[in-house]
Amino acid sequence: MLKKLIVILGPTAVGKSELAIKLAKKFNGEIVSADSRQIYKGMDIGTGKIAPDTPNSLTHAFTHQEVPHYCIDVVSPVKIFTVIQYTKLALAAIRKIFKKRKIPILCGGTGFYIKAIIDGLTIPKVEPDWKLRAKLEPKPAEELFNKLKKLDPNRAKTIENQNKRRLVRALEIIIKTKKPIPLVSKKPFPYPFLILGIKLSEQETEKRIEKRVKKMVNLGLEKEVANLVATHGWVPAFQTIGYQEWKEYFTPLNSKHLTGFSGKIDKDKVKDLIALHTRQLVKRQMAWFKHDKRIKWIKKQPEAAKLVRNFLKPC
RNA sequence: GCCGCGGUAGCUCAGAAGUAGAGCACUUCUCUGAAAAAGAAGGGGUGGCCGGAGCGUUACCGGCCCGCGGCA
Repeated sequence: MLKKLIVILGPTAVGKSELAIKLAKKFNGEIVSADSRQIYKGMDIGTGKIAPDTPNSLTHAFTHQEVPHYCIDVVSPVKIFTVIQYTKLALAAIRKIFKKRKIPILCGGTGFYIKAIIDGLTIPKVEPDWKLRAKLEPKPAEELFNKLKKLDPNRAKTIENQNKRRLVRALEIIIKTKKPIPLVSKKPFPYPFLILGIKLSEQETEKRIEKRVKKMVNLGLEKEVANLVATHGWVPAFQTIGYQEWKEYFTPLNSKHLTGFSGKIDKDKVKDLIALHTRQLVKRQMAWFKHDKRIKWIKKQPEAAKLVRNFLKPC
């Protein structure tokens, strides 16, 4: 039995999911999502999530158009989800699909997650220590940077001295292990994989973004956000495009919850912001993918099918 | 028509008599337990137009044009 992995990546709003489903049906595959936002339960409209035929929280999988999907709807938005957790879930799903003698299709736009799977990043096993982070966070970046320079000079060289998020993580590792961060090492995915990237022209992307935003709002994004924030408050997971933009729109009841409309910005402004941020995201995603020479860029689905057929051919 | 306020970067606006800044946008880049996150670097302005005073002005004075508010 041949074990091969198909990867479909590309920026937001280019139609990755559709392609993945088509290929899954055609080549007997199952889909593993690689999307850092669709991980969260309840964040449906704003993340462009597909609708499940039948949810199944036990296996962390659901089916859509009868194709099983994994790594969607796995945690509550109050939780912070990390690459490591993702890697565990995704690899488990891939193993399971192999066992069923099917083809796993890794599909999403989160480059970091995809990289973690196919290049097998070996990330230092130091769990986030939120207490420690809360202690370090308020300090000025200079102080954190100088501290890191003393404790782990090599790591300090690789982090921009204003990037507190990374400085804090680096400090967390050195403080808890007392050892410098090991050099970058990888354990690549052990079976052959084909990476397909979907890329559209700028105008095409622009059109799709506008359509996407309009559709989301029509589907009731405002209500989704209002409900989520009413039950969870403005948790970090809502620092997501499609969600964060509503913060100004609503009047906060207290620091966490909202009650009504602020009148500061209107719905059109919110839509504009979502579209703008989506455009920026697309650029960032493309910047991430750009340098990976293994990606086979395609525009139309037939091209993909052809490439996949070739790839799956036993040699 | 009169009175007032304003016209400075793509947008919103600071500022000072000695040839200009900020935020956002834009371009490029980084990425090893928050990644739709968190950061870095960079480009860009005949300062509404015309004239005058002044060593010199986008900044002062006058006229004109345009926008906003008020009064008739």
